Amino acid sequence: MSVYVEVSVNVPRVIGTFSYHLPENLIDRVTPGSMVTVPFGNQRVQGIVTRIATQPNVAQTRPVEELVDESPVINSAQMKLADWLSRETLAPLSCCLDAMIPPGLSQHVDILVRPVPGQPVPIAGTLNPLESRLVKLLGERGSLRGRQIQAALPRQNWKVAVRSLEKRGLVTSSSHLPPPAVRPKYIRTAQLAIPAEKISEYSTTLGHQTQVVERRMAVLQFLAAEPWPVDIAWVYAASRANLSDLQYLEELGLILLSESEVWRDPLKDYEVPLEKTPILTEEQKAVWDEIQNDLSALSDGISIQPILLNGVTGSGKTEIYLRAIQAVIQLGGQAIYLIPEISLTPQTIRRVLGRFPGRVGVIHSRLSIGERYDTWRRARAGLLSVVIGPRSALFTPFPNLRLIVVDECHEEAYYQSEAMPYYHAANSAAAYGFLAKAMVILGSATPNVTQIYQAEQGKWRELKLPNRIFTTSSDDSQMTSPTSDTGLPVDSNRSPRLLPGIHMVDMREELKAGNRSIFSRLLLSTLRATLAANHQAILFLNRRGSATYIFCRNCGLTLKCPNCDKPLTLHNPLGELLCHSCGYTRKQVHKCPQCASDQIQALGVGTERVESELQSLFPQIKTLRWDHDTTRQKGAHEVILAHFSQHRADVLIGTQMLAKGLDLPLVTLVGVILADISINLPDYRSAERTFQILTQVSGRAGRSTLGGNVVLQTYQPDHYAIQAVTQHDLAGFYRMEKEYRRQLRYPPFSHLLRMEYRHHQSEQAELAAHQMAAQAQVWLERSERRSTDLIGPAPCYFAREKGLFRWQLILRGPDPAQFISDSPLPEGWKVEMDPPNLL
DNA sequence: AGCACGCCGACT
DNA sequence: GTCGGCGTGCTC
Repeated sequence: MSVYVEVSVNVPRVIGTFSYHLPENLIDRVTPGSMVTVPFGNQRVQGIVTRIATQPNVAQTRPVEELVDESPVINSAQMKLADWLSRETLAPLSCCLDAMIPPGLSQHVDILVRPVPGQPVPIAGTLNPLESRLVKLLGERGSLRGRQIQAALPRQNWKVAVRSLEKRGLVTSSSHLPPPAVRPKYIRTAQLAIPAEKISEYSTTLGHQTQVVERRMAVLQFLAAEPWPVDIAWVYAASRANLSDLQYLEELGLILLSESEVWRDPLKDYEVPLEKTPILTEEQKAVWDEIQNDLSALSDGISIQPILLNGVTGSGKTEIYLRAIQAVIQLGGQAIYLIPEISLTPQTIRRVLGRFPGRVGVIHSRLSIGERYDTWRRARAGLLSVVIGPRSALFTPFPNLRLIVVDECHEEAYYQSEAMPYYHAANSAAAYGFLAKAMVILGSATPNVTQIYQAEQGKWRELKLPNRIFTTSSDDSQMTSPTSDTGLPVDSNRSPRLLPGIHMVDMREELKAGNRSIFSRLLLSTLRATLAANHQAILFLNRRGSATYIFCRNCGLTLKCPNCDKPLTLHNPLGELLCHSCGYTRKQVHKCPQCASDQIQALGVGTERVESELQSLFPQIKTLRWDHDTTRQKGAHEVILAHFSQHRADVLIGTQMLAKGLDLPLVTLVGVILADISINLPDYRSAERTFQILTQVSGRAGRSTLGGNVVLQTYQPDHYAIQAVTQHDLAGFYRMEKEYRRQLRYPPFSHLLRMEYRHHQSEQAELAAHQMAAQAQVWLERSERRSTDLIGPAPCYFAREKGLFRWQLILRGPDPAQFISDSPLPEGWKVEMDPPNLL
């Protein structure tokens, strides 16, 4: 009797599973989650076994060819998650499974093109230019895979050329499945095979030359001192012997050579002092009690709700996470700790590592595929207890996952918008917790409106930490900082447990008063006082859409990038213009290309402008810029941060990154240069994003006994988001924002299905968008559901990206996915459910 | 993703 | 009459 399996093949756009039968030798080795290779059409492809079946779906089945990994690469909880993701994001199951497999292990089919040797050079003119280039390329480099040809001949229809050349007998092509690009790493080891005291008996029989004998004897002596398998590199170093010496000794039966697997561990060079568990505040204790109750309910098999830990900056959320992790480790479980990639600094890693030494794995974008693969395998084997990493760490294959922490759960970085599946890691974590019977803690000082709504609806449970923890240098185990011991006097006017006071400045009034500077009088005087007290300041610039652009005062022309249509920004005073989207640069212009006026100049505010104005006002101070330009190199974040936290600069000027969880005790002033820039972006979440980023950046001020102030400059002082920030009024903001969403039927009161089309010709993109809109119109009318409406088609706000024109349309309603969920995704379209922005 | 099948326009 | 464009559908 045959055993059948259902296989999800790793081919994008192929949906559904396929039946195969297992050959005799695989029957006991293949289980659900196994990675196999199978024949598919006339190619070999990778696939994941979704289930074992006694009956196939079709009359004729082909055999599974090979088992790629003896252990399943997807466990049963992950299988459920993949299934959920597939339904939720409308992505094929194979894409969702592929997202869970470490890069390098999963492979897609490719074409292999080989030149046929000995063919006469084709007569000139018989080949088209592309075919000639292809023949030349293959002549120079030999056989090539499709991706290599793609790289050499970008944006060319090389597949057609291959086929035509194949017909003429100049090349042959075949389907090719590359083997996994990652493998376990082995080292050779040596071990003494005789009792140590017998070594001397061989002192004369190890060779003819004294030198050789000495060398070989040194090996034996070294191994006698290390009576376990030793990396042969160590043996070489200790004895100056070589491999043939070792092989000779092995032949004599004196030593044992073998291979042993080593883990590539990116954390092995970290030196981490063990951290003690700090004492909880009353508030933390109350939260912790609740979490403990939930954990014990969970152990009793009772399912629990995701926890939304709503705590202001500095309220000690991290300690709660760490305790929860500790608790699940004690129960024999494992935890996933998600953190936005930008916050994944050595300090963060150390803090976790210090509490769970030897049990922590880390994932980040700079790991080699080998390190990632090994971290993944150690997790799968249960050799790790915690994995900390960005959104993809959600897919860590722990055998007994009990906890998922999502730090800064409001962050947009949790949404994957680059590749299918387009998923939100925070929402997915909440669902995964239910599927895997694990606790989920989502923490933030500024949860998203949709997240608070989940709690309000009773689907999530909200726990609050409304107050900051106050720490001094002698009690700083929760808010560690290298410079907290400053000896500076405590500002007795401020209660340190309070959030910083936020002072709003109406910039229109400044203009009326004749102040044309980018700094208000209040910001200047506060800055002066801060610097005089030898404290530090942060100046925050909401970069998005605000950088210095080049504007002609005569005709109104704005210089734009020829590729992306976004305003070019003034990069440095020497006059280079830069597109922040694609990197295009050109020289500064002094004459308007449209009207030839010389009234064309930089307008707006960039970090460089803030820095130079600051320098001219306070020539004696040291400033540091922290933005995309200064942090491009690896490790730049850490360098700048270390520099600033050691007080080697007085003012830090920066953009979005400043809002992340920095802890800089000497900072007593945060200046927001222009608070309202991002409010006016054409997106339904722009007020929310503005509120969040301003709250986060304000939280950087006064994290120590020194207290702190925030000066917030704005042209829209009456806007509810600005008002809420100044009053630390999350609840008030939430009420207003929720009402706005309800009235305009935006999430959480509806779902948005966004469809985007890109094309290098603007007319093509527009046409496709209109055709799709007409199709959508038909769906909507046919459904007789007036509750769903069509928004668009329209060009996206960022209308051009990498030379492609972008158009979109949005279906808004209670279940907009119903219109396309039974049919395959429209080709060439990017389809997203509830993306975090519509720009 | 590849490849077959299939239905319309421009060539021998 | 054939060659070849790419539109639709299938691969266990």
